[in-house]
Amino acid sequence: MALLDEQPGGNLEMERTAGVALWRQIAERLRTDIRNGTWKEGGKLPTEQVLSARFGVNRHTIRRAISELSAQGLLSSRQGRGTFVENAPSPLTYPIGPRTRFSEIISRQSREPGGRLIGSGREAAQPWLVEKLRLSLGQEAVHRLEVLHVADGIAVSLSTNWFPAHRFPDLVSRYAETGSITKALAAHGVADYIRKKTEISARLAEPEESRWLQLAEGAPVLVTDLVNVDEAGTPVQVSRTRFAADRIQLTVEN
Amino acid sequence: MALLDEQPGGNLEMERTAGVALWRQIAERLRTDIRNGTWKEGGKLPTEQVLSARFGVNRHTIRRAISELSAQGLLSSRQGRGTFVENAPSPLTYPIGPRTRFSEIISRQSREPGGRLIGSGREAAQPWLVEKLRLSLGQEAVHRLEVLHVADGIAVSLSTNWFPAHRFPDLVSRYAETGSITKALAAHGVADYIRKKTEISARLAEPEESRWLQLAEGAPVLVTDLVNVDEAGTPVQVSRTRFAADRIQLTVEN
DNA sequence: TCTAGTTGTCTAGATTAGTAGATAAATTAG
DNA sequence: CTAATTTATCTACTAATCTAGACAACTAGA
Repeated sequence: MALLDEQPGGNLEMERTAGVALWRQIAERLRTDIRNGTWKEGGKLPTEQVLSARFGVNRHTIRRAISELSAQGLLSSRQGRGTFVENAPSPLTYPIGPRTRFSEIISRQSREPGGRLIGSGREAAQPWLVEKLRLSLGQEAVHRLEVLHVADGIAVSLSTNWFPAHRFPDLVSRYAETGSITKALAAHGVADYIRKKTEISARLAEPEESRWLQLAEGAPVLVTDLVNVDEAGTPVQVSRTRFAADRIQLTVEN
Repeated sequence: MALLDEQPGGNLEMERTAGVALWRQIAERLRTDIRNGTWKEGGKLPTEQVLSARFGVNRHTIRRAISELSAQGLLSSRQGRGTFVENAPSPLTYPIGPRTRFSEIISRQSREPGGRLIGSGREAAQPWLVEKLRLSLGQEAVHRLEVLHVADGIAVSLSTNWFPAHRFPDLVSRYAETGSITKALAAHGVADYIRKKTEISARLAEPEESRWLQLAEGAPVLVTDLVNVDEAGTPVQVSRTRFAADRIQLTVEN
């Protein structure tokens, strides 16, 4: 058996009774094929009959997968002609480096960046947060800031940010005024900060994340956990960001 | 509405008719909770009744999710007592840097690394590969090497590697002899190489990937695309690696 | 214009997923 | 020992998913 057969004539077996509907498995597969440029923009997909034979499923199942991607604007079908790749928007690339700033990155790719404060609060830090922010005893209060990032009006990521409350007492209102974490930190005397460490993982989107990011349930998200430190090396911010995996790609330059 | 409510008493809404079965959504949710240490190792999960109320589903649906995780050894239930977190193996961390070498990374974490050649071939490079490997006209042939990486006997990643065939004519046999890409390249005169750029994305595992990595269908994979270059800066290898997202975490140090 | 090929729509039935409720079996606390 | 709690099984039913087949509507090319 050929491994990972990508030939047009290859037969693909689907997993059944695995808790993921066949039409969704096929939709996700077609989505990555489109992103990888298997069919060029404006190009024609194989016919429903051919696809159903290739995936070993009924034609209706293929149609449901196609309808899912059509609803998302990636495909469009026309009776008698075929199904075509609509406008595959080039995926955003998000470089991970010491000076990663969302708005700069998006602007550099000729997109219009935006951030929306969707939640905030003051809370007691969980043990893992105490450790990461190096909070001392009696100063375990943190501000939490939930921000939705958009590029050209499309949601790309949802981030939860924590800051030591004793050092940044007015952080939430400063962010609300300026719309920028960098500026909110500057207002508290942090002239500059750098990203120290980033942990990257992936999992399925939770329902609330799906809602904000306008993802299909069961779609994967890329999760980054990072710590920002000031010039003295003291942690000023811990951030957990969930990216819509089908709309963004992280890059690391060495 | 509270965003991303993580309180034990919080009500969680599940998405229905989204192509992902409720029991799988719940299983994935519990899996990440376990990994995040929501219940400590050996600790007791809430009862099935409580969980079914919290997720808003029938108790049988919860049982199916638990049975899935039990089958994977993460949970174990005992009649009359409850359901307990079994042995949550600490996720491997995989640092991404200029000198990333699989076996070194695994060894440093006190695990036994291994690689298995599961497929190879000589083929014509796709356009994107021609560009990445900077192949010149008439030299578009590449060797493809499929390797399964394991740590302590557990599959962690599946990588597809491409090499310019004209420069590394015996690469496949050299790899088969030595079991090391580094050594196979050295045999062709490449004393050292560094990782130039890494692209990171995530998607659902395809059936064949699920088989090799022993993942549940619909489980997410982390995908890294990288280019290795020799000391002169010439690309010597392009590699696409799929990591089991529930077993590994990538890290970037700045 | 005619025909082959393609997508759109409909009906019917089989399989899987989820709900609802009852009862058994094991464990723990008192 | 007894009662309350918790997981294990079972039956019955509803909803979602997948299959099978037929035919209509539209397109492109001979």
